[in-house]
Amino acid sequence: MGRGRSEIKRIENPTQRQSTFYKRRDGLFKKARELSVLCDVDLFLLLFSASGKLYHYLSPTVPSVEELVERYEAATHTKVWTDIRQERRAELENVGRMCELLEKELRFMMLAHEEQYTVPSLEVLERNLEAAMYKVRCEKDRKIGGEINYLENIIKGRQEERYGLCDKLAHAQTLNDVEGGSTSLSSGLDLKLGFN
Amino acid sequence: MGRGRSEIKRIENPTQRQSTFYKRRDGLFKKARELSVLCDVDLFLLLFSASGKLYHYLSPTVPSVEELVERYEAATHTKVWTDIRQERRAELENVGRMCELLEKELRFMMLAHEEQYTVPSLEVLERNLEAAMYKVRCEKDRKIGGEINYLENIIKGRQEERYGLCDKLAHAQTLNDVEGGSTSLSSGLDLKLGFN
DNA sequence: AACTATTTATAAGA
DNA sequence: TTCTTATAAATAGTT
Repeated sequence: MGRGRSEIKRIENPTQRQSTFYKRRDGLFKKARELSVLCDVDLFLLLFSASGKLYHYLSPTVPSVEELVERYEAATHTKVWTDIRQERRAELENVGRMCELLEKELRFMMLAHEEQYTVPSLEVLERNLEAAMYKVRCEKDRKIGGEINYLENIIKGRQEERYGLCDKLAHAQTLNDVEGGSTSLSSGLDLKLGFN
Repeated sequence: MGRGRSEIKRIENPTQRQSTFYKRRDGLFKKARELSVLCDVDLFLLLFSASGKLYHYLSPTVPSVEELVERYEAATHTKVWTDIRQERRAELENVGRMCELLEKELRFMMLAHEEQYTVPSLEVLERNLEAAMYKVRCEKDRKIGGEINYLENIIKGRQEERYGLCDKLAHAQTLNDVEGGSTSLSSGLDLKLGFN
């Protein structure tokens, strides 16, 4: 619409881009609102301008963003998140159950065998406890490992994004006849996560 | 647009509503795509038709819905995804609590029966178990308290760095001026996470 | 799904 | 930013 243009590619002129952003942003939100009202649609529109400013719209029929995003989760990558979560919960329950068993065993030994406690039985107990400890530690490490992997993935994503932006910047500066020298962007992201 | 009508209210005729839905849905997604390309915008459009069918769009510059929703969370201080990190922390605390319970039980038992067993063997047992507990607790605390916070801070840093780069890029493209040594991009990001 | 008559959105200019 | 206006796009009603 408007006079001329029809090609959809990044607008290079920042002033023009900003102006277009205002107009089209308003247009988009208006359309979103209209669609949700006219056709009984639940929608969530989330938008960050290039400068990082947030704009969003949630159709009035939806009580919360959470609820809609949950539906999105359910409709898309449920199987990743939910299952992992459930799996973890199950494992944790196992550990808990084991702890309880041990505790019971301890009580039993104390009450029933008070008089004839022998060193060998204590050794059995010790082994049991060590096994429990080992399991607990494994579980813990696994979870911490998962947590750290999760964060590492986010970092990796950011890293790539950052390289992309650096390239863009370098390109823009090169075109402007600037030779900035090799900015040492190669920050080595080496995580040495030793667990012991 | 179109012949007549301009009032925005729910279309009661189902056939007409469905037809309008198709057309406007396509229009909305087109607009969203165009805006994200033209103006360098990160956006996520999530839509459920009245019949529950999902339609969504994520601008190509965004690596994942999660990342964008995280930014939304940060900007609005609302929680959309269940916070996996907190969930995990809580779980770990549970495990820790169980360990402590066991430890107490052991201590009690040992004190109660101290005289009936050879002191050396009990001492060995106690030392072993305590050492294990100590290790578990230290490791847990250090990892949860230290490393995860550290990684989270790095992520935050990346985010800010990214915005900085966006600004620089915009600036470089706006003013075709030559700026000499803006080599401040080489933020030394060395993560040395040694756990020993 | 297609086809237009119209209404809307918006690019360019002020 | 904000407004105006010429024009491109979207789409309501229809086939």
